[in-house]
Amino acid sequence: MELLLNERKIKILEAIITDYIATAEPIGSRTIAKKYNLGISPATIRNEMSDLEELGLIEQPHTSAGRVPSDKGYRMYVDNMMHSRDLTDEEINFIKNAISFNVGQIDYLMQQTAKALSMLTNYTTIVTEPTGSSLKLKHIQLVPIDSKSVVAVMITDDKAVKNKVLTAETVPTPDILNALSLDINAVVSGRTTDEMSKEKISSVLNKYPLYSSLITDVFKAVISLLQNSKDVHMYTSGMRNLLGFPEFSNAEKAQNIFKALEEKDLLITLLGDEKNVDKIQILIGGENNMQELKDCSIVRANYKVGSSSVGRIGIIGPTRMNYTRTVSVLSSIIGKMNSIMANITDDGGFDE
Amino acid sequence: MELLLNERKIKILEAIITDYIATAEPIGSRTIAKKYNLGISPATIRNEMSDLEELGLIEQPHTSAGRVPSDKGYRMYVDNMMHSRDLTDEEINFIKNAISFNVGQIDYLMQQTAKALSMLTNYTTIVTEPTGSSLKLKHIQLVPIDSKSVVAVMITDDKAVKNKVLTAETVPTPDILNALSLDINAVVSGRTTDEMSKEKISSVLNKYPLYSSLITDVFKAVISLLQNSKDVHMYTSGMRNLLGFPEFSNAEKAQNIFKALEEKDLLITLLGDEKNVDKIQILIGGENNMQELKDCSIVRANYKVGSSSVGRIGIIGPTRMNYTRTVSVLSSIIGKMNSIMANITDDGGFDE
DNA sequence: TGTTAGCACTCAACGAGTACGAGTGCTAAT
DNA sequence: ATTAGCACTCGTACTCGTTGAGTGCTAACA
Repeated sequence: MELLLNERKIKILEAIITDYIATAEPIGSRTIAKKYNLGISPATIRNEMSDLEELGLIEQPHTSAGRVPSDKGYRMYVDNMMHSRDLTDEEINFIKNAISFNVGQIDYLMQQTAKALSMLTNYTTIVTEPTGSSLKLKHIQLVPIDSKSVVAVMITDDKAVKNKVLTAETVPTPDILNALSLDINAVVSGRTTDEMSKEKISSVLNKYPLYSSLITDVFKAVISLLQNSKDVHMYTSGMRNLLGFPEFSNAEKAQNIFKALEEKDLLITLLGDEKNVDKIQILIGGENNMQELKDCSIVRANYKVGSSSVGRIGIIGPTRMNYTRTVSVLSSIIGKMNSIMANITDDGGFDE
Repeated sequence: MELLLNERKIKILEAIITDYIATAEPIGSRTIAKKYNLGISPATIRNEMSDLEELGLIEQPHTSAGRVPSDKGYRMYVDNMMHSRDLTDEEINFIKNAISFNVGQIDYLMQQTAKALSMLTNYTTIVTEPTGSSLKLKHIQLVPIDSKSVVAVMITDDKAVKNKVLTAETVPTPDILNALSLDINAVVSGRTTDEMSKEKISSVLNKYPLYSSLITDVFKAVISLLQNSKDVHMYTSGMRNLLGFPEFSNAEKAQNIFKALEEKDLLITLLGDEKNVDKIQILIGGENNMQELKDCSIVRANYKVGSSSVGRIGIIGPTRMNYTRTVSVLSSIIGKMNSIMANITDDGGFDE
């Protein structure tokens, strides 16, 4: 693809994209000649622009308007022309302060990450908890609530703490509940769902015939926690930022986007499910196949927890988003998260 | 106040408010005469409207436009002229289906309540967890996470389950942790913070001199959970609905409101702190003293949990909101919640 | 005395007409 | 190959008259 573009075309395309990202206004040949001194006249630029348009890299909203980058143009820019930029010390400190304290509370950490990202980029951000079929349970404890219900407190090996309230016809006494917790722990802790032995599960069920329905529910809760990415928690921040962009200032358009962003399933799809942790992915405009979000781009990446489970981070902005900066910020924050998560899982603790 | 208005003025004011709620357009004397057959001519209506304007109950956006209700006008309407309306069976069923299942998970219940309310009213809704200084702890259990941290699982007497991760220099063994949990339970469970004896707290601390810092943290967590309404969880829904109203279709205005609604402290203030459970309160326009929300009204109420702790529900819409319907829906949902909550706390369970 | 018809007046909204200017593509000169 | 020049396009902004919904006032009426 790049072979088709000579040095000059590249410079012109870059100028158009840079300018459009900054101003959201179509840009014409004269303006390019004035603002970016490429040493050529508007007429020459016009000829080149005509070629760029033929290649589908830029578009004209209407005759006698300037040119605007197309999705394909952004794609070219992102793939071949974007140069990364380091964050300032100030920004790095901002990130550190925002997400480095109180990391014991993993939900809080994620909320803070989402917030920091949206503040730094001025776009909308989504952060999900880690999931993955190789996620392991570290510890489970049943705690009585009342005569009809108990809560299963589950701690995964990335040290997220989860509750699931279970109802039972009769709830075991606290002592039995403790013993039961220990027996269940012996079966599930330190294992992925695949590694949990069916026989051991049955033997626990047989040991407590009175409470088999409760115990079944407990195992179900464990499996659903470890496997079911549908009810993964998500933390979003900075929705309102989108309202600040002229492309979404039309209330109806904005409403449609907001509606889409309220649908959890859609967001999960949007964040993707590739396990390749290290790469930042960019979806430009229509590349996400959601009609409502066709004027949005998504910059997304995974962060790593433990050996293999991953959480996802996504940044949603207008197609005309500042990719360079967004990628820099995201990559910096991913680095920070990975190191925090590595520290969290370092410690052996009490698992059997 | 009502004495100042004769029957006819009341009818006219009512017509203006009803119409404006429906159309968001200023309404003139001719239109009133045509649409609401009050048996009088536009000229007469004009005279009456002139009086209503003098009383500050309606306003003219500009000469030669129709009239629009003022905040004072809405206040008059809400206080004296609103007649309640029963929900349809369909709506009642909708509420029942939305919030009656899976009530074991109290956070889910609240999320569903917020969602149901925003769907029924088409406004933005906020629901907070119950708080109150007389909230009691039902049960607490410490669960090990790793060699440096434990999680305190706390169950309040409204059966909300809360986690707080605590770090410690050395974490007790599981056995000691269990014993410790029992001792702490003996001090805190079934009591408000005021009722917890300082001597008993000290005696627990003395019994486990090795873990005094951890235990201190546990008590701190308990007190903060029961008392600190600042970090109460809130569930909002239907933010985007506001974008549908012409008064907020201006993106900048909408952004300001969204910004305000992202501030938790402000929302807490907005929901108020009166303990009077039974009454639905209405704040019209500028009556909430927040500049950003001067074009919004808030309909709010408390729901009751157990004997005295309360949660709050608020509905935020344009000043031109449908008060009648909003009040009906809210009062119906409050009724439903109160009965659910009453059932939840009915059961004695395992507290000591 | 309260009600209403009539009338002059106001003013936002709308549409037609016009000027402007940013932008284009094409052609011919360099 | 580059560029100056030029005719052309078309959205934007502006003016200006028209329209119509609305008002307040006055005088007539029941």
